[in-house]
Amino acid sequence: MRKTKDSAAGDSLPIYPLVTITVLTKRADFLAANKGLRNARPGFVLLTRPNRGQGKRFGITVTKKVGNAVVRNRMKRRFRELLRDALPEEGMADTDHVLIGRSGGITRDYHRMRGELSHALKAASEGKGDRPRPQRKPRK
RNA sequence: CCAGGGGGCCGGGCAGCCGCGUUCCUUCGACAGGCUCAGGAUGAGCGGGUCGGAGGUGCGAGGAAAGUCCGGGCUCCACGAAACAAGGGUGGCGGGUAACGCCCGCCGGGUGAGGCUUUCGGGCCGAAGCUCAGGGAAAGUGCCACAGAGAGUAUACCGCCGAUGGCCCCUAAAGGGCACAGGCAAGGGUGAAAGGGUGCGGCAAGAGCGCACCGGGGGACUGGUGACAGGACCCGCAUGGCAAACCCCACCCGGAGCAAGACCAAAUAGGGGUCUCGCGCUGAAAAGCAGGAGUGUUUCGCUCCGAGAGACCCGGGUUGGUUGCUAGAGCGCAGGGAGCAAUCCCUCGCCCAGAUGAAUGGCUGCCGCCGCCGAUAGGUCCUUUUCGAAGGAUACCGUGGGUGGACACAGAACCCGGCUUACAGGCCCCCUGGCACC
RNA sequence: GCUGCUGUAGCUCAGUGGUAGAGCGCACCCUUGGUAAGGGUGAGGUCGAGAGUUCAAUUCUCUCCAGCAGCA
Repeated sequence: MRKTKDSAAGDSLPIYPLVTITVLTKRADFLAANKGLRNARPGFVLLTRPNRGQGKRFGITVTKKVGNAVVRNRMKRRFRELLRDALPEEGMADTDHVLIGRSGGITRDYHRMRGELSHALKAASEGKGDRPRPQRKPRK
């Protein structure tokens, strides 16, 4: 209830440009993004999926397989920095962008990954990319 | 200076651009209240609240934040008292502490450079340091496989002897033989372990059988708060190991954990609780008796239940938010005091993360650390010397330059005290031994 | 974050202070014209790692390392 009021207030302020990029926090959103387009690059995998008017959103996933907490946190920070730089210009409106960390994402040169992210976003906006993965078997 | 050992501390620094979380301040906007004034709707002013934007300001991961192995705070649950049992834990003594399985000091054992002694097999003493889950094995039970004759009431395979008794030979006597009865436990052998050790005497052979030394047991007494140490005197020696096997002794422990707990919103299903009426037998009633349940058990007690109806409240499944949430057994290479020390007391100063798909990052420059190269001020060495210096060598010291490389282990999640484990590199202190100099 | 549990042959599991086993699987042989089934023989183990207690540890104790499950 309060939230709707807040968003209405934000709409009534045309002074500030509304490029609000929100963060995915729900597990269900991440699972849904799994059904979108996949664009794999050496340091990361980009998932993109339209979200029916939820705005420009992003999320980051780094699994325990990649390393310990220090490595995972550093990778998430670098990804956030990449997305902060790329999404306002190159991101697609009303789309969830999910980056999945791979082992190269910690040592790969930042500028090189920035270029790769641009290419991946361009490919995704043109509808290119791998088919979604088949449903995972419920291991564990 | 070198080698070995122990302890403590730090764990990159500075700067630029762009970003993140949060405290406070200023300002802007939205929302819903409040108060005052005027009033017909309504308007004006004041002050704070929530949310959002902008600007400024302060702060912003660790020594292990890790493992979750101990001990507490805090919160909820349980709780009538005492005794007891069960389960778990700790284990030399004294001190420190909120407490501990932690820390300090001391005691005892082990190791130990080395020293003393020797019958050359060995025995004894023992610095610094390191190390020890270090109560009890004549309270009891149990176990000690295999091997071995024998493994805890010791035993006798090979072996030794056969003095005494027996048999045989030779006999005047002395003597000799057999290994039958029997004696022995020195030597061999088995084993992790064989029921004190060495030597001399002794003996048929042997044996603490006797003696000397060493070891061991008991121990008046002395010292010490105590663990314990010393020890007159007595005992030939009489009882191995395992308690991280059961157990005994002394001491300690209620359970769960911030996903504890509290509140708000949303959501909905027929489980639980409270109150009223009613309620086994005797009795008019009060009460008594019987049954069942609960409080770990017992005792003394206490409480509740019965049979349904009505009313009210909460739970179950489903998710979001707020709070708990950070000023505390706090920190200080500040000063003073007590103590060998751990630590404690007084004064002064300081504020040092509060995130929640989880805040410290991205890019860059300089410096710092290590190696290599050239041989440039200065040092050092050699040669020449007109004693001003010149030339050469060197990379050990220092300065400057170029180039390459390394920068670890690791991320708070309620908070503290420890332990354990991981860790590139660097700094400081102490102890022991050796070498040099005074 | 908190709390439990489990690590033994390729797989699933026993086991106990003294030589480590079973089933399936694997290899070879027999049987068959050939295969399956059946029978026989055999290989394969740092008992998760490291310390400690003990004469002796897979077992007992401690510390690490993996993996799994539960808790709003």
